[in-house]
Amino acid sequence: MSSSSKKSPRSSTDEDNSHGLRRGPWTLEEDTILTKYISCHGERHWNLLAKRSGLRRTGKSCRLRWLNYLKPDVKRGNLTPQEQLLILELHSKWGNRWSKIAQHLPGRADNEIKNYWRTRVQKQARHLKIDSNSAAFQEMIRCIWMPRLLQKMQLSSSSSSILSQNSAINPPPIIEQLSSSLPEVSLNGHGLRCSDTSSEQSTSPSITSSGSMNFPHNPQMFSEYPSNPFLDMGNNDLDAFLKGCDNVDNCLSNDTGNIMAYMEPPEEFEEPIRGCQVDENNWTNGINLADSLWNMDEAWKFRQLQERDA
DNA sequence: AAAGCTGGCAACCGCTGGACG
DNA sequence: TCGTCCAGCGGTTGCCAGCTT
Repeated sequence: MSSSSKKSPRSSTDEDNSHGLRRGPWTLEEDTILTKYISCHGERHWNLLAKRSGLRRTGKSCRLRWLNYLKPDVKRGNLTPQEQLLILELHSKWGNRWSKIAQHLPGRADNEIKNYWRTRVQKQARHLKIDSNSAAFQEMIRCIWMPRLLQKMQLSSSSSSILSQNSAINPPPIIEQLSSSLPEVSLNGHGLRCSDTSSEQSTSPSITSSGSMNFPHNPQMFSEYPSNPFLDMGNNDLDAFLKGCDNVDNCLSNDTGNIMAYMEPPEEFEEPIRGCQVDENNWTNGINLADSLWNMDEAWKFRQLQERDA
């Protein structure tokens, strides 16, 4: 494995002359040396490793390169919806404890998770002009982003089931537990609903006969969250909220980069799930898939309601 | 086609806490 | 108890590819 094909994050001279240490991107040769050394001696005593291996790197640098890139079980590529959901949930519990969060995502390095949070999640917060650590943003994640990820998981699982009877995706237990803990979300003639009613006793998401998706709520897991603004809303408010929120294809960015509006508001909301059943290519429609899971129009409206209620 | 801008992410930096003499 | 060393963690940097103007 060679060093990153696009990186040269530090000064391209790569040489710390005062100590003869190299910096910057790793070369294929260095990677090979490090990998061989660790396969013989194990991954510990990083400073010793750095000296004895002949690598002109610090022990820290060796450790980081191994853990984030060279280790055999390191996963590359985009985070799956399941992984994103897990990150959102665990971050809401533990905050920026990246290594702790990473322990629950096998093959993912803390650095990768941290980068995901900073580049994807915090970006949305910036667009909304809201503090990513605020309770309001946490609630938006819980009521919009997480249900949407679950939707995506559900849809991809069901479509897989259709495509291949033997390949239905079964989410890991922790995801099933998480899905059962999210607020009930239903998509129907009134748009998206996110409520804390806990009458549903089933433990996994379901699609109702009317096409709504329900994510049964486990009040214990989210007891630390503030009350949901939807609880006290009338139907008219709900009507105004998130019309067509499930149709992420129609999002448009405005001049400031915010995704502001729908090109063509869905003409009918009675079959909202249908709007989600676009194929993978069409779903993205030029918008990063991960980002499209966060519909900025929804978020803006959600934000407005939060501010109104405040 | 070129310049400018932005996002993604690998790698570095500084700090903290545990182990050990 | 104190000092030193080291591993690990979270924050930050800065390059590059791709996108926009």
